[in-house]
Amino acid sequence: MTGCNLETIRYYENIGVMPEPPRSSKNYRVYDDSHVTRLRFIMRSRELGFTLEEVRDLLALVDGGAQTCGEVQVLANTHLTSVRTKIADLKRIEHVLSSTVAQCTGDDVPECPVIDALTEVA
Amino acid sequence: MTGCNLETIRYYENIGVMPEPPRSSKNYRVYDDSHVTRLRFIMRSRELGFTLEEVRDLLALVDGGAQTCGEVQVLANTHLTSVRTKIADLKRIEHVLSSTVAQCTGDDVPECPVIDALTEVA
DNA sequence: CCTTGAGCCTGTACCAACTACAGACACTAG
DNA sequence: CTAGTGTCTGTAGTTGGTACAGGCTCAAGG
Repeated sequence: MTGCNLETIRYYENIGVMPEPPRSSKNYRVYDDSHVTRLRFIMRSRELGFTLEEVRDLLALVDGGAQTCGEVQVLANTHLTSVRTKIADLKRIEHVLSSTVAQCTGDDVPECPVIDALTEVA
Repeated sequence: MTGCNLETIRYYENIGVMPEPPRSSKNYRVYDDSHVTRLRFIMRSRELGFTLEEVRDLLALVDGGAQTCGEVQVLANTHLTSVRTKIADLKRIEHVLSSTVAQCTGDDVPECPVIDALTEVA
């Protein structure tokens, strides 16, 4: 249906981002469209890297029914900033790693620029 | 000395990437240069995003004293690939987020492109 | 000499965001 | 009727640490 692991949904119920659904006579969870919609919202948020705490904030706004574009924009911009920071961090790492690995001979010798870089006293 | 939290060093000892150092008469840990060197190696590896499991592998090679540039290069390249994958993932996220947020009016209105994107049925 | 504050010691619990069981019941196909 | 799969509950494990609690030790100041 949503491709979401059932145990993950249960987890979302536990932490309160998904409501507890009604149960069948045999105690099985019975979901309706509103659950599916909400779960998709959470999944899409997670795909975009929002933490569950941020998702909780977004949902609180939407649940209130009185969210404003301005409020949502603030949350999204905060998240966007953290994403950009992560990209910058990873790019630095990528640069160091790739330029170091490029100096490797790849041979059967103990001398290795990668080890040197990691051992570096500086 | 290394700027590393003492509790982190203890954690490294527990998981076996740092050796248990000798103790003083009062049971205090006594570190020497070899510990400092090893800790710096771990810290630099972590800064470059290697997991502790990967650090363990690197250290196993170095500890054997018989590491070859080729072996190290394989580990480094594997890690480099995962770094590049993460960058690509985050760039996609950054693109979606920034182009969506750019459509926000930021006003006191409930309509919001970010919410629309998260609710999207497609 | 005594106190006070800091440092270290051990062990355990906590964080995110799930995943992976164990043990019990339910349901479906052959 | 039985085998295999699904769900149910609750708990423990994952990664890379951080944050105590409760106890010792040590150095400085009065």
